[in-house]
Amino acid sequence: VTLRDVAEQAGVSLATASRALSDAYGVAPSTRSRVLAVAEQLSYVVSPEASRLAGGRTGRVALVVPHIDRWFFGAVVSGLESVLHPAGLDLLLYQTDDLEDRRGFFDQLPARRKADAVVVVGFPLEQRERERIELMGVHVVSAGGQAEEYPYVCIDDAEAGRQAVEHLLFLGHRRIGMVESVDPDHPGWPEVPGRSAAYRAAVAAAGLELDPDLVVSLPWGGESGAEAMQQLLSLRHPPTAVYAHSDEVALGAVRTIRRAGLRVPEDISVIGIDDHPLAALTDLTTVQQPAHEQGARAARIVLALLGSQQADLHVTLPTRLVVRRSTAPPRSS
Amino acid sequence: VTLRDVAEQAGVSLATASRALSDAYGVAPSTRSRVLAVAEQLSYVVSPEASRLAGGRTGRVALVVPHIDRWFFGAVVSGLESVLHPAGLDLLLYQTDDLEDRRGFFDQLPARRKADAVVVVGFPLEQRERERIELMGVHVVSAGGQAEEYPYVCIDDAEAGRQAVEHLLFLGHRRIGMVESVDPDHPGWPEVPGRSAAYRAAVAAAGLELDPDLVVSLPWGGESGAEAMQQLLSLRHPPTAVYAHSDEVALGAVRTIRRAGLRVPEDISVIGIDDHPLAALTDLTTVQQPAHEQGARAARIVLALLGSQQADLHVTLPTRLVVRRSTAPPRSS
DNA sequence: CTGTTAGCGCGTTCAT
DNA sequence: ATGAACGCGCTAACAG
Repeated sequence: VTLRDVAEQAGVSLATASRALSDAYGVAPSTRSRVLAVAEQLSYVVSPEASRLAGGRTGRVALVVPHIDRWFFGAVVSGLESVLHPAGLDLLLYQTDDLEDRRGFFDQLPARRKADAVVVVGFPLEQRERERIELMGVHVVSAGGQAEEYPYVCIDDAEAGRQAVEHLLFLGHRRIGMVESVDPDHPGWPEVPGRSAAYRAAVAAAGLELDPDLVVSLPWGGESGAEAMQQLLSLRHPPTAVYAHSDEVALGAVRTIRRAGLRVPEDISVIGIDDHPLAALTDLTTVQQPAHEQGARAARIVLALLGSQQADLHVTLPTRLVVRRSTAPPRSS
Repeated sequence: VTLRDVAEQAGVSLATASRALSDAYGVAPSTRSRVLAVAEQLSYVVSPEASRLAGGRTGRVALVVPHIDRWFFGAVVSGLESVLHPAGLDLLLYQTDDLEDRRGFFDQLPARRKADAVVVVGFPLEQRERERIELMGVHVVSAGGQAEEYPYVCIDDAEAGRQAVEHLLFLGHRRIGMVESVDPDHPGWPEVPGRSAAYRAAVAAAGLELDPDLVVSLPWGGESGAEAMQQLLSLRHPPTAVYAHSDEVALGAVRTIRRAGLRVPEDISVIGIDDHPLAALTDLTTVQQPAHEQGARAARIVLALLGSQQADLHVTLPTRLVVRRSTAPPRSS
């Protein structure tokens, strides 16, 4: 049952039927309702393929995500889906685990001609990648990561880091360690410098000296957190508190501390960033960031762009300290 | 950049270019490789709309996922992506949080033929949904959940449950509690009966009596686990060990135990199912299930179906007990 | 307001 | 083995 059937049944031309159904401007109310009735009765639905072939838009938006199985990315994608789907748009998912996948994506541009916009989730684009993606000639939006050149929705990583470290300072800690997450596959990942700089700034502002031994840099991940904590613990003067760039890293640190026979927070305090769902379950103090909402807001930007409407193209969402039971004042030893 | 461009650049006709790209029968190897080279160089990709309209495939497979932001689903999707993408297929992502979303999906998608196959991740299809989908003749595959009527990849939930409970039994526990996860939006979720039945069977097989007070049923989630543990703790004879249907629920239970001033595993043992990445970080004993691989295997079934090749249509992957530090023999009080 | 006419990009018969 | 031509179902100019 095609548009033609509807047109014939309603005794009008294809064009008129089309206009009536897409409620375009310029159709007599009487004809329109007639067409609609027939369409309804024949339970007609437009063929999206044909419609898009003729009309131009695909009705899809491509998502480029590093690791769909990590909480943060999953939550952002969920947020995107929750507003894009109701808006009638379909999501195309592309995962770029490592540098190779990523290169593949930007070289091949598999999403080419398949989407009206692409949302990059959680990582910044390199110069070369920007040039490539520009080739697609579609809107680009960044969700969960700054991107300067494109509309974005993110948090202020420096502020988040500040909230974390100042909480530790406020509790009275003077020797604060940091587990810094670096990612070989994503050099220049923007949150890292922000979160690290915040540490240095806060410590300096408190009039403390920066001890380089207190900073351990390792790839992102829980096991890295555990390993980093090992190093910190073996120092002559171990820290009394540790600031990790994310909750999963923080939980790795907690495991090491406990295995060493020490207690959290009595012996050592630990704080992370994210407010991962499991942070609440493990009583981890952290700085909450709205992952789902970053996705939802980014989706709204996409909608605005596609509808050529107004919208804030640069959104920074607030973060918030969530105090639980992994932080406490240092032992007044 | 269309097929026409490729054809011209390669000095062949549209028809030949088309045939070469879809590796149809009857193209000189030399011409074919030439066309392929040009296509590669121009990073050409077919327009799915035009292709489908002209009678071909859509080149897409739809994923229906309840909660993309939960570890298990994210991991399965990741597995799917890792084999579908290299095969040149695009993924359409649909999240169906509640029953309503789900209904909407099954009414819409089949009618619009946006995909050549649909993979249902982690839940069983209702009769009505099956009829809808059947109607439109798309392949259906179930990943991470049994589905009898369709090809599937899953684990044996009863076996996983057995491994968990028997571990507790083996350690010497005689009063074992169970936190059973039910989902109002997904009645008949198959893993629940399997995991629950395993508990009853194992306990009975050990010659112990089933105390209904030891079983608490609540919706899935960490907070539920915490609440359930509360109830268990308030019993006159609290259990010495607890079996949860998933790691997140188990971690909720652990929190409650610790907040009550008790220790894990000295006072109470806790075991979950999944081997969530954070289980390793929290030293939680669990039964590991291969989430990523379930997705990958399901994807391979999809490929076989689309290429009308042979393949195992019913795959059950093994689970494995992972002993960590949340379980120990009961106190010989 | 409505009907006619072109394509949109590609798969698929036919011929050659 | 390859090329020419037609049509998939619809939208977007144009006329009228």
